[in-house]
Amino acid sequence: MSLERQIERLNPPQREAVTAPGQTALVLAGAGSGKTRVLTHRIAWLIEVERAAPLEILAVTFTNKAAAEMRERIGQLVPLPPRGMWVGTFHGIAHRLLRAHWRDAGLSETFQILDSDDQQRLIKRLLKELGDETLKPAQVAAFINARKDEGQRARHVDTQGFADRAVLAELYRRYEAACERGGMVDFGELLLRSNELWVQQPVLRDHYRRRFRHILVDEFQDTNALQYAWLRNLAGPDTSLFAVGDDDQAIYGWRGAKVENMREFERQFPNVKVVRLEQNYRSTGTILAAANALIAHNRERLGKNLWSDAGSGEPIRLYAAYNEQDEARFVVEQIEAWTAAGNPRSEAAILYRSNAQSRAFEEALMVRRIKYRVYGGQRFFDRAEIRDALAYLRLIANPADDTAFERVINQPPRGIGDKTLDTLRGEARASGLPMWEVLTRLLQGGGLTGRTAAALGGFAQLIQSLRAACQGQPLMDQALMAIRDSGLKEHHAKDVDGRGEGRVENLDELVNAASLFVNEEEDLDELTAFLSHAALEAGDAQGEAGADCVQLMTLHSAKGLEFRQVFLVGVEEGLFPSQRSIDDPARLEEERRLCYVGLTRARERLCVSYAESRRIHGETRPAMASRFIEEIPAEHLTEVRLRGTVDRPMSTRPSGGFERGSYGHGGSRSDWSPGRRDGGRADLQPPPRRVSAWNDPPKAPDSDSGLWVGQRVRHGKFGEGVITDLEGQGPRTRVQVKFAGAGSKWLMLDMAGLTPA
DNA sequence: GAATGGTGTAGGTGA
DNA sequence: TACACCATTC
Repeated sequence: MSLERQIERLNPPQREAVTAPGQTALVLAGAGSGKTRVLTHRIAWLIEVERAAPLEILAVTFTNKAAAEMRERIGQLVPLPPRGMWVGTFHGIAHRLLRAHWRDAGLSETFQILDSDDQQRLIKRLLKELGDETLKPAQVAAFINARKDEGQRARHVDTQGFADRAVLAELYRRYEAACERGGMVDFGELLLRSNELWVQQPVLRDHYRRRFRHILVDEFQDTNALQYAWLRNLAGPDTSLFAVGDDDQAIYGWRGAKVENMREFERQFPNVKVVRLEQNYRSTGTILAAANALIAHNRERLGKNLWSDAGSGEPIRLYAAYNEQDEARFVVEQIEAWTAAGNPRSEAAILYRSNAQSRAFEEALMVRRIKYRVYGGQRFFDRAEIRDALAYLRLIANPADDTAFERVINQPPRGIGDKTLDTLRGEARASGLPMWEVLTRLLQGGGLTGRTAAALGGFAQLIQSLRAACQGQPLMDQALMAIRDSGLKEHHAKDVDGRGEGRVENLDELVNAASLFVNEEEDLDELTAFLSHAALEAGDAQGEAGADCVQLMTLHSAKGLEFRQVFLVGVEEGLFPSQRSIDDPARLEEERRLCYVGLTRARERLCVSYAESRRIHGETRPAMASRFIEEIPAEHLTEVRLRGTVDRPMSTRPSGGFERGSYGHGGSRSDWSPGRRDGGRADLQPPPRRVSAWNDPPKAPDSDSGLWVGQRVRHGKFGEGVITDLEGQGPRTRVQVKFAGAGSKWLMLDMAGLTPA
């Protein structure tokens, strides 16, 4: 279809935004109002109608996922792949700039990206050096990151009047120095440094100003002060800036995002064209009405009201659960009914406030053998063994990388302990040299005693020969050699804690990922490009085949997604809104926006639930329905009672609160819980996403043993568990059992003496 | 120097 | 509950 026809199919405000002439536009795009559609059509329109060259266009998003989706959808709109266009995340684009202009930015050519884990390790070392015992690395990291998000360096930190600020500022200074010395750049630094590039190198800035005549920004409400400054510096008087966002969906204030940027934008750029997209194409009228009513309780809004010409649909169901197990049981029963009616599992989503809540649902789904997928949590490149392997590669690429050096010098254990390391650190600090350099000098100087000298010599030898062997080799071979020669693989293959097997598989998967890696940055050597890729895209790659799974995720990660049926669970005071937000009006409003995001994810069916008693950190506590439930008009809600009781519209309830009956509940089962999500092995296939151990179709009961997958069993030594796999026949039958406290084990059925629990 | 047991603590998330 | 961290023992 021609672009003209495509544009005709847009609604009037969408069309107005897409074809807006002039310099700047701000699109207030409500949930489900076709935000990405507008962005991608705008780009196509710039290319085809305004005759913009693709290389004049820069489109910025926050997540890799959003960037990938945008690329894909642009590809569907324009006939030729738009070469030279920059579409990426703020960090990805800043990284690209710094690689291209490393010298101007004052970096070394081989600089490496320091992720948050590396960052905390480094800070921990600095705290030790400083002898501080009160601050936690995470606190310090948060401080440093917050300063960088505001565009401040250590020398800018105002220490007046704050006693602990002086310490924090000193740590920031030392942190800066350590990063400088090791050629390391953290996430905030990518942006900060590229912004300084604009300020300090006007010639360079003007070059990019001339080049990027069109800048488009997605999720503008989530920009922080630094990102906003970066944009303002890059946008010259002739740049057209097209920002899309929704202040009602601003949920990252705690991370430095400033919704105010949306209001500022109107003031700071002259003649901003403001377009409101208020027609919702996603949800039923009832769901929208509920969401509108909820968000109307916020005072700080630009103002916008979603409407839809779809029918009102069914009422929102409200379930008051006895406890979190009952809540999970209820949700899983609803999902069973949903799938039994022929609907796909993947169109049902369970959304919660915090990751810990996934557990009860995972257990209930596992028992009923329903396939599910948990988003979030640890990703591929975040796993310890993967990070170890990458650290070897980093050390090969950049000998000055002290963070990598510290990570692998004794991993796998090779007899180099804290004392030896302290010596190396001390020397490094005194001389200002990287630890690798200190090590080689120390070895040459011969001032080391027997055992330590041997261990250190062995390590130095290993890195040197790896560096030589990797020279000019394909990436896959480099990864292979690093994993093999370092002894990492062998180390994990010993499998001391039952999780070694999975780690070896992960390492193999890393080799696989290396073999599949395509280096798209032509000016970058393959290894550096791969390491940057690993840091910037922690493994949530696109392309996962997508088995039909129930979707479990936090409300934060649900932003931008939609599902036909949504379960918004754990809607309780103290949990949602979270305890730590209740006393602060601004934070409470952010929680409410998060709830708004949750409600507006649902297309057809929405179910809200809370528990009257919940176990948190091993302690059972009473709970109350969230104020957010009361803020949804009663006429949109129907309270669902337990099986055998009659559903009653909420409008007939006595005004005021909700009835809190202690109606019986499905007998609360034993307190058994399976190991956390990492226990299984079926979740390790492709790096991108983790899939539960239940992705295989459930196996039929084993006729010989009378045991089946999913059965709860008891073992004399390991306690209670659930069978996750069966293999073999008769006396040779082996069963895999996931124990509550002992991880997952394969057992010979004959020997194990399992009894049904 | 490495392995093991006891204690304290706990948000959401992206790059 | 579950994990990280520290202290203790081998």
